[in-house]
Amino acid sequence: MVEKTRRQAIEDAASALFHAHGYSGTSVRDIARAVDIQGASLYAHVTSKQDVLWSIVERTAARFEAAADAIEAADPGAATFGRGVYLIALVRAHVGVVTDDIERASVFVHEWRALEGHRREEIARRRDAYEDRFRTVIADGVRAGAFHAVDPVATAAYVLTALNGLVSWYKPDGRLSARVIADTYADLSLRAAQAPRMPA
Amino acid sequence: MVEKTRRQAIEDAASALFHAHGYSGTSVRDIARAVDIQGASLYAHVTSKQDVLWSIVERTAARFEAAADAIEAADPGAATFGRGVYLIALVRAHVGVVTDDIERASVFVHEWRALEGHRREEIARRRDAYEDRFRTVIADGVRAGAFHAVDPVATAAYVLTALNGLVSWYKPDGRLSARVIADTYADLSLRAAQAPRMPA
DNA sequence: TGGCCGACCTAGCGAGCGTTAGTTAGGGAG
DNA sequence: CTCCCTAACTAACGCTCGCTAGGTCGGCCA
Repeated sequence: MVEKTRRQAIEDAASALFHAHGYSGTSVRDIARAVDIQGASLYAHVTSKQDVLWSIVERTAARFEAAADAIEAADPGAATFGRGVYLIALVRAHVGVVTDDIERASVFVHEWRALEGHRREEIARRRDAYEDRFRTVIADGVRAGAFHAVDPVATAAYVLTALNGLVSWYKPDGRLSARVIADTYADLSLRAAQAPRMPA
Repeated sequence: MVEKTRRQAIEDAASALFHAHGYSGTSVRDIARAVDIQGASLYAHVTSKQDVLWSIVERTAARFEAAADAIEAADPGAATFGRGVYLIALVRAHVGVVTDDIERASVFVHEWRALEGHRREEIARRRDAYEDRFRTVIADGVRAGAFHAVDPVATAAYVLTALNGLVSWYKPDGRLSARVIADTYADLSLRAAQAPRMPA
């Protein structure tokens, strides 16, 4: 299956363009040019520009959710047992999804606001639920004494925005591999949350 | 001086709109409507839409730079002496500029890419120089043994993107005050960078 | 009092926007 | 061979874009 459907090629091109210029900075003719057809011909494959954005954002949201779900599936005890382990797994999962396809991840992170109506609300809700996984593991860790007693909401926001910040600097062929970044980011996130081993 | 020049009102309105909808998602007529004049009348106060963006971005860049400069000015020893202290000061300065005017900070963080030509290049250069302050203090701390020996470039990116992430969730009248956030973020950043006091 | 000037207006330019309509070329199935 | 489907095309619609031109009006200064 080296074949790629036209629809897939269009979403690939749109992801790259939305990543580079934003949703409203990209015209349907720009997307069409990237796949070498006329602007109007796009509509044989796609029902609207909004629809292309929705496809990209929704599928990427699902990938983030699936990656996080897989952690609990792999080790049902981790969520309630070792908070450090669970937080590390969440961070690695998130970094993995981002580095696996930055363009789509970038569109998910920055362009979901361009969605209209109930679709925007749905993504807002799902983003909040996803962020809540971070808030919960941190709050649990604080309660158990494993994590430093800072505000779990602020801590989760700090960590998650740091991870999302990857979309603005990660380059697949850069000096730092996805693997190294995952290691480093997991380390930094855990250290930020963790209680000191010895009181100062 | 309760008076506000029309030009200032226009930049305020543009900042709010660029923050909410992005540069290319905002029309000059949108900006004009926000200050209750006709779209064309804007051009009595402004030479172009690009120019408004430039004013906002440039002035905000200068505020970030000035806040960081003020640290060294206040305590010339800090930069080379206590790395932890200096990193904390950098973080607090950055958070202060962001919380002081999120709308402009948000435009600076996200919309500078919409600048064209040499202005875009200038901001790219100045952003890199600013980020280098973080890289340097972290690298110095690692060399001195005060900080954990993770990659200083990745660590600086992690911390700085976390701080910039504030623009996507901070609300001036929210539960967490600017003061509390500055405390928390300084704490998290230092902890992320610092060497453990006792080997595990 | 007269002239100027800044702030605003209406009108409109040329370009580009997202999208629709109608058409055509080519290939597979009956 | 014919029929029809798919994937393109060209043309164009109505609208908005950033921006310019030219005019009106009121307040300040000589």
